[in-house]
Amino acid sequence: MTATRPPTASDLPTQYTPADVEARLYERWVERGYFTADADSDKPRWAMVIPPPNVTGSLHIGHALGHSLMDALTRRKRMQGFEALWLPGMDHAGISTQTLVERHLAETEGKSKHDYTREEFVAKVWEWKELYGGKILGQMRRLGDSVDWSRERFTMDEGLSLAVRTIFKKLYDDDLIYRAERIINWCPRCLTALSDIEVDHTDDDGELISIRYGDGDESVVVATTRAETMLGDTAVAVHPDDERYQHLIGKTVTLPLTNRRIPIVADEHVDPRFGTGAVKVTPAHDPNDFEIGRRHNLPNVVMMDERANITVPGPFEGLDRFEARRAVVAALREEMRIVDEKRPYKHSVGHCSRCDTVVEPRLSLQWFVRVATLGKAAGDAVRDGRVVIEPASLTQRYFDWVDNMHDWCISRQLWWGHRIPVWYSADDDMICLAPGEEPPAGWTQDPDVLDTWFSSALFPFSTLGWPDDTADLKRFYPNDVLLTGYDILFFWVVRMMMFGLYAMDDVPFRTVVLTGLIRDRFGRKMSKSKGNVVDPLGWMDAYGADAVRFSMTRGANPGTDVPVDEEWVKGARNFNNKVWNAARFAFLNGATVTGDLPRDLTGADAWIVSRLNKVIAEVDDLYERYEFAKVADLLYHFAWDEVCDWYVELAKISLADPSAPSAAVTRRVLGEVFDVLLRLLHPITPFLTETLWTTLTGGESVMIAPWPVADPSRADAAAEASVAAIQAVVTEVRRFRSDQGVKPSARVPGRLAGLTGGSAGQAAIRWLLRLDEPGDGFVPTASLTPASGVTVELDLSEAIDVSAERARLAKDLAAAQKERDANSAKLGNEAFTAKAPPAVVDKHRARLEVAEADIARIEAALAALPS
RNA sequence: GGGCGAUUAGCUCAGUGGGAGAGCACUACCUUGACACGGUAGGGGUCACUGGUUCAAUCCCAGUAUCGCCCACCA
Repeated sequence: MTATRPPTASDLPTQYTPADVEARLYERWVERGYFTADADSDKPRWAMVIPPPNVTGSLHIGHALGHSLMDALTRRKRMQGFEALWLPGMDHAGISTQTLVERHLAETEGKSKHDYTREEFVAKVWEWKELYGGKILGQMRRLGDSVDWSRERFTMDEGLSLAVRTIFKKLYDDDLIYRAERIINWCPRCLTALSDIEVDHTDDDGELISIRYGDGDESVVVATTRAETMLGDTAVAVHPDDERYQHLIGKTVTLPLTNRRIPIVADEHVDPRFGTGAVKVTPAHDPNDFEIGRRHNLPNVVMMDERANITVPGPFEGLDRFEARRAVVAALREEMRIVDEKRPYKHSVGHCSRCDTVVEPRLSLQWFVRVATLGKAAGDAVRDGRVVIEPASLTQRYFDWVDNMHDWCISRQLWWGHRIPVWYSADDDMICLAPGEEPPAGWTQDPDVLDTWFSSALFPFSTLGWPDDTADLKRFYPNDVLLTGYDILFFWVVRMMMFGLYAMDDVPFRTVVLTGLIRDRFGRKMSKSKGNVVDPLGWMDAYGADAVRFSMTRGANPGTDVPVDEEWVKGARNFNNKVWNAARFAFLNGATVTGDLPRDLTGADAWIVSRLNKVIAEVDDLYERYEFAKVADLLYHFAWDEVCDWYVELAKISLADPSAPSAAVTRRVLGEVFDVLLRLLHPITPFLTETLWTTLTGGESVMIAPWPVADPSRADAAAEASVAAIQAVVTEVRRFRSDQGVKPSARVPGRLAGLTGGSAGQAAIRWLLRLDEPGDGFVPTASLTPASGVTVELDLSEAIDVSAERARLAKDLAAAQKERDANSAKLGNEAFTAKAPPAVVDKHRARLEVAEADIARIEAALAALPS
């Protein structure tokens, strides 16, 4: 930035062009260190971490929502005098990054990962990450995120990797991590295990095939949606009390298509009312069957490989699971074993949340986190109020989940990620090593890596230096707020709670603010297949970052989904431009921020200052409740409806003679209004407000200006009433002019009578209505009573449209009569006057009086109309 | 199967035990001295349905219908 010079009118064209200022302002903020939190300052601290975006990701509309809100919180806290830290970072995103790089290598080099050693491949991913990763960081700068770049972290960097290994070792030593053979969700395309929440269930069309096992009296019919798994059956189960099958329990039947005989076992799990009451048991490929198998010591027959191709020797060997399903059914049909076929048969099918492939339950040796005690602690922290979830309506969902968690499968059969710090001997002895410890010679490390969410679960403290006891950790842990979409409550928030409480013995954050998900303008989910996905970067290009931020904020009601549409961004752009031009007006008219704001304000000046201080208080209240949409809406209407539509117009009167003392007061009030308004808006629209505020005040930056504090002593009920009276008269006469087709610009001679509020009020009304003083030839052709006791006579120099005016007055009269009747009926009801609170009764009395006065006024006006 | 939430103007959504609101869209007029990304005025809703509580219900309660979301090992 070059030396400052006095700004001139040419600095403020009539349209705000975001592209001219955004990048420059952002770099200036960074250079001046405004975003950097000082761990040693005396200020109270406030801290929050970013939900780390995928290193390969780019900014989508969901980020735009979350980041807009997080930045608003951070900027406000900073202005309030907190040492505010918003810590940025990125996630290595195991599966998705590895998949991306594999595809990239296939396209550019025609190679698969198996053409490389593991070390070579991981090096390729790092290379790729350095070259193409982190695109989103630049996009965050465009949005204006005031994150502390000096503290940026990556889940695979040295420090965070150390944290991962440290906590793994600690959990392992505490017997909270274990290795076991369990049924897990397997993705045959990603070729890795998945945790339960990485599986999405949908009701798909399938088939339900009923198959007869055994023959004659000693036969039993079972039903299945996955017929091919019968090749892995090791039993049939029936309920122990089921009378139909008593004679079979303990016996064996021949498994069709094989020569195996399998037992019929009795197990409580079987529901005798479902289907035939007999269940085929495939312990190696179904979680329930696995449990049945354990209870009855059944063998596990694995009948598929990792790609879900059949491994059982025979005619089906090598077929994939879906081909095998058809082939098995055909073969069974051939042997007359099919009793029934229901097709289509809707049933719940699990899909890989990453690639949508149907997951295969599969017996597999994996690592797990034992969650019982960790989940209990995570639930208790919310139950006893140490952590508050906003909106509260989502806490029940949190409890339902943490109180019923299954152990978390954390091992992934990938190469990109934190390698499990466990080594095995040739005899399969196992040792978990702390960071820095060397494995015994000849031992080999577990090939698997950890679930991506394992490392992001540490984010609130690993990013601050844990396991070292750093100054940052002492200063900024626990965080104050964690803001994210409710869709990752279980993936991330719960796990941060578990690990934060476990590693730090304290909650990771005090408040969890959950936002809704982005929807399109019809409230539909966004998806590529629907073609309704929007690009926030394109919107930023077209309308500016502030417009995107404002429209996100304005839609963000707590916990509810946020519909977005380009039209609404355009509306936010229009609002920004409105603020721009209003501030431009203030600037061009010499608004000033120096010197004390006078205490003895009158008229419009007193009114707007009164309103301004109420708005400050309301904005604060709404921020404390994370009511982002209402903050935006309140500022929108205050700025537009009150400041622009009325105060600016009224200010023109006193500014008409710049040398008058009242003009000096108004210039000071204008300066005050825009100084405060721009500071209030800054957390939402930082670029616009920075440009205007520095121009208007000559200050260094609105970012470091103090957050406004409401001054209740500025409340002025009389001034508010007086302006309301002016508004009522002006609106009513404008209505008449509009109905009569009098052009807004036309000056009309008029005579006013019955007004209170002194000459200033009269002058305001004359100015706003463009009424000239009545001259010598004044002939009133229209007489209005816009308020009780107030008359406005106009000389339109021609006859008015009487029928139009009569129709109009008739309509107003009907409304007033309806109001009178409703209130008089109410007041005539003794039950009402006896039981309703006196204040309510008084209110209705007052309304009745107003209605009666209106009726009299309108009837008089009707009578006065020429016939 | 369990749980939660929603139903208010054409669309998207706020809202409250005592006068139905916003944005956009719509109509008319207006190149008015900050702004046409604007101004002024205006039209539009039996607040899903049925009962109940209450002096008073869009708001509280019960039921019905429709929609949405989350969870769940329905073979």
